Amino acid sequence: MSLRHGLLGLLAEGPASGYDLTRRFQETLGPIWPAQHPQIYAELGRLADAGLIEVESRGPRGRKAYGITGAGLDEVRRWLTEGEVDHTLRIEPLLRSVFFWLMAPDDLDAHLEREGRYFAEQANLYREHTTAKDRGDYGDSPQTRSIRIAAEAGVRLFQALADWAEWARAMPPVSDPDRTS
Amino acid sequence: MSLRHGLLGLLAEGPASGYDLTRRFQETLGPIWPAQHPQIYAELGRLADAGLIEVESRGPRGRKAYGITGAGLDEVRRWLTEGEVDHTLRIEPLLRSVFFWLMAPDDLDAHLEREGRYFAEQANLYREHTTAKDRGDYGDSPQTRSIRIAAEAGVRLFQALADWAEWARAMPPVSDPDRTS
DNA sequence: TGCCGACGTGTCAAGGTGTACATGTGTCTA
DNA sequence: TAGACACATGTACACCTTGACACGTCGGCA
Repeated sequence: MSLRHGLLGLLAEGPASGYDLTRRFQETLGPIWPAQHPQIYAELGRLADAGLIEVESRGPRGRKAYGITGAGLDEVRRWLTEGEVDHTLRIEPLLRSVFFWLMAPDDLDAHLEREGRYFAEQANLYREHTTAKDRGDYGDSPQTRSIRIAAEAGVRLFQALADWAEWARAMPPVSDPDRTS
Repeated sequence: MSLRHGLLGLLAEGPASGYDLTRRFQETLGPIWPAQHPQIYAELGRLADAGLIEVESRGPRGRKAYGITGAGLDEVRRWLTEGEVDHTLRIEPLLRSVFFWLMAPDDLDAHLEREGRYFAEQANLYREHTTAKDRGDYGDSPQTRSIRIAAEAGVRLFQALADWAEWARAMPPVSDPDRTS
């Protein structure tokens, strides 16, 4: 389960509330690992029970601040270096591609055009991140390099998908008897 | 839920048993969408209740042959053309990259080296598929083009990840005070 | 003051997913 | 013919994920 370690990783940057974590999880990790707040609150409870995090204070609006413990830090680090990596590429558009042969040629072309455009947009979005000053949030913090690397992955993967969609559109039917229409 | 449509898509190629579907799901769809047999048998039951597939016969070893119905075919096609695409890139290695800053430089380098090698291997594996005669299974069937397109995605994505890992290894620490050691 | 709306935390039910276990069938071979 | 083994289907349970609902807090404004 990656949610547990994702939360620990975010908390390694500093204390945060469940609400903060939900927003940050959705903003920065959302495109990679979706998580809604019920799941996050539940997991925070379990992490606290396990002693990996602790409630540091109860702020202004009933707001709880969670902080990572020494054991928690050890656990993220252990996961990062020793934890087995799940190499599954869970990408729905890829799953669909296996069944493209079921689509009418025109529908498929329209689909690939739409998808290609979306992927290209996303690639550009992450490209901006890599050149941006909006890294100013972190300045020269240790995270800067990680963020740069993660953004680079976004650029490369989305660009690869955009190119793929274009390539697929251009690829001629292997042997299509309907060509004569 | 993609499992439902994945099964319908596979059954659109022709009748198959739960066992067949499990093997085919794991072999061809496994790297994209993992599914174990209990999940598949359960889903087949639900699909049959919904009238999207039907039990065609009971063969040699208690073997059931499921076949797709007209309604089932309609449903896959509807999903492919109208169904909303989930663009989440659920890729664990990417999630990890956000937390690379928590790793010791040497551990990170070793990790990226290992990952890069794995990704490159996978890319080559799919590359073989794209040039291969082992498409002989399908010959000139309508699926040939889909399979080619899906394999191409495998090549491009894994190559992008391999390049990314190499790039990340080469990327210098942004500003690392420990450099003087 | 009274109400609205954003902030913030939580529960619950339903459904998806994964692991372990249980059962039966046919083939091959010692 | 007994046992081992691959084939084939299924159940049970735990856990993850999602969507809907509920409730308390604070600030602003009519």
